Amino acid sequence: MTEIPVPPWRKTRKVSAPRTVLSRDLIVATGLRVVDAEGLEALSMRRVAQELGTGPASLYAHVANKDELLDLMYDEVVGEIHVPEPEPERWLEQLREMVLDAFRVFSAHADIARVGLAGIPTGPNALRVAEGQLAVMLAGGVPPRAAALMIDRLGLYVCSDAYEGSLYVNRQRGSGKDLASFLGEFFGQIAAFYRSLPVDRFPNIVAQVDTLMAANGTERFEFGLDLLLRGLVSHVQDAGPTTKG
Amino acid sequence: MTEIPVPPWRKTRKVSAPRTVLSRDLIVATGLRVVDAEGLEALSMRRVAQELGTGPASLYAHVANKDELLDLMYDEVVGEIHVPEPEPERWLEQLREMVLDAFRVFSAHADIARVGLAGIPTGPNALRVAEGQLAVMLAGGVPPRAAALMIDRLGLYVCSDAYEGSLYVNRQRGSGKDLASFLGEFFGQIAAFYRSLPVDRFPNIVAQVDTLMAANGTERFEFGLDLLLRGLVSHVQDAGPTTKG
DNA sequence: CGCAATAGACGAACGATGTTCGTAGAAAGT
DNA sequence: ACTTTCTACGAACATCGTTCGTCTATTGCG
Repeated sequence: MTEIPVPPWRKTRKVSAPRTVLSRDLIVATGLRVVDAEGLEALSMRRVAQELGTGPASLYAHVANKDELLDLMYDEVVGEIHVPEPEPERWLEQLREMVLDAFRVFSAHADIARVGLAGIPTGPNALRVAEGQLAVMLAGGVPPRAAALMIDRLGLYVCSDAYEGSLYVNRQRGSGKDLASFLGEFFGQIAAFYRSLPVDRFPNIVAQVDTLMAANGTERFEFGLDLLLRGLVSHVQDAGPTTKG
Repeated sequence: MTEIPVPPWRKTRKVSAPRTVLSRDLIVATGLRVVDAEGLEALSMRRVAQELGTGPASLYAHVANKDELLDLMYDEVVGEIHVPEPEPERWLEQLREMVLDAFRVFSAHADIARVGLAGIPTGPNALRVAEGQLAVMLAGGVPPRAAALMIDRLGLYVCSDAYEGSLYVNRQRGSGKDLASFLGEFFGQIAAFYRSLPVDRFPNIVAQVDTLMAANGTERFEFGLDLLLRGLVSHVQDAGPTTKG
């Protein structure tokens, strides 16, 4: 049987471009690159596929859907959070350092924190962080029930504040200004709005405008964190004083 | 000039149905009805329009875009939060009651709380609540800076927890089960997952599974709220003891 | 080495979304 | 009575997540 030659108009699909080698990790890394550069709103399956030089359907061989991709990206980011070896006498400082590190990591990766708000953490890195926080608190003598609840509250606090902070970054993006001057202008408008309110109905807001607008993002975060930690310390004291001065 | 009769196939658009009377308030109320019944994901401009018996374009005469509609809906819900007259000697209880009432209101209205996470509150009702909280705290002797920061933190806390809680309601919706048995089954699966983790890497999580899963939504919220309030009280004491015992 | 089975890549398409445009008709001002 | 302004609305556009069917490159097997 003589071989039938391929008709010239029926070429092989693409002879020059070699098959792209996709993988879960590559897709996750590409998604993170897009989010870091352009924010969560810019992340679409099509955008990731385009970044990899392919179509959106190709991604579904490695990732079930967009939500799974987001979960994977989230856990990848959580992997950057540092978890220390427990030192019982430094438990409060250690806990504070972990939370601040988590806040730093989330703030660095735009608005990935929103994903953490949307589900119970079951990824390997999320478990690692939870285990670390639990270990530090239990070693420090925090009652188990308080420690368990605290993990939950701290995670919620970090994610929600990081998410709120990312919203300002999103507004600044594409406004042409740098973050500092954008925030200055933005909060200036808010302050002017508050000042323009009717004094009879909102006397305290108008009187406290400068106080309300004084603190920046980090100060606000640390204020709330210290409230939570002071409260936690009082739980430790309730459970029975330790040998510490 | 004799009047040209209208050809029978070219009828007036709709002779029977009188012009629908749309309004901002009606659109907002309809949107809230949809969100309360089916969740935030079900809310689309088309869905609201359909509910009103018209097309999506009609809404844009009264509402700039979907975000503005969501803001209006959010402030409408915030309007249900009760704001008391300040009684200085009861300031802490009053603040606690306001926050719990806000949590109750947000929990009753599915996941509208997510909107509150996404922006600085400038609606009239949000201002009313903020003014009320500020008044109660300042009357109670809370230092202005702490009071100003506290408003911010409390709002973030209430919205983020209510939002997290709404996620469970969303998963339950359409699962056919009632909320109690759905949550029982869901958390049972999570607990089983935690229990199945390798003990050498996650000793504390495995050991504390029952503790981690013990508290329900309200207990978790009140635990975190009490942490924040205890911390705030310590700020009042720092600023100088008042005449209270 | 040659052939069949399988897994991955991909074009095209579906339904749904937010939003805009142009038009038609009612209401209001003069 | 005429003109102007406002609003309701059908149609359309671009974009989204996802699925289907197909085609190809690789791998396992004899």
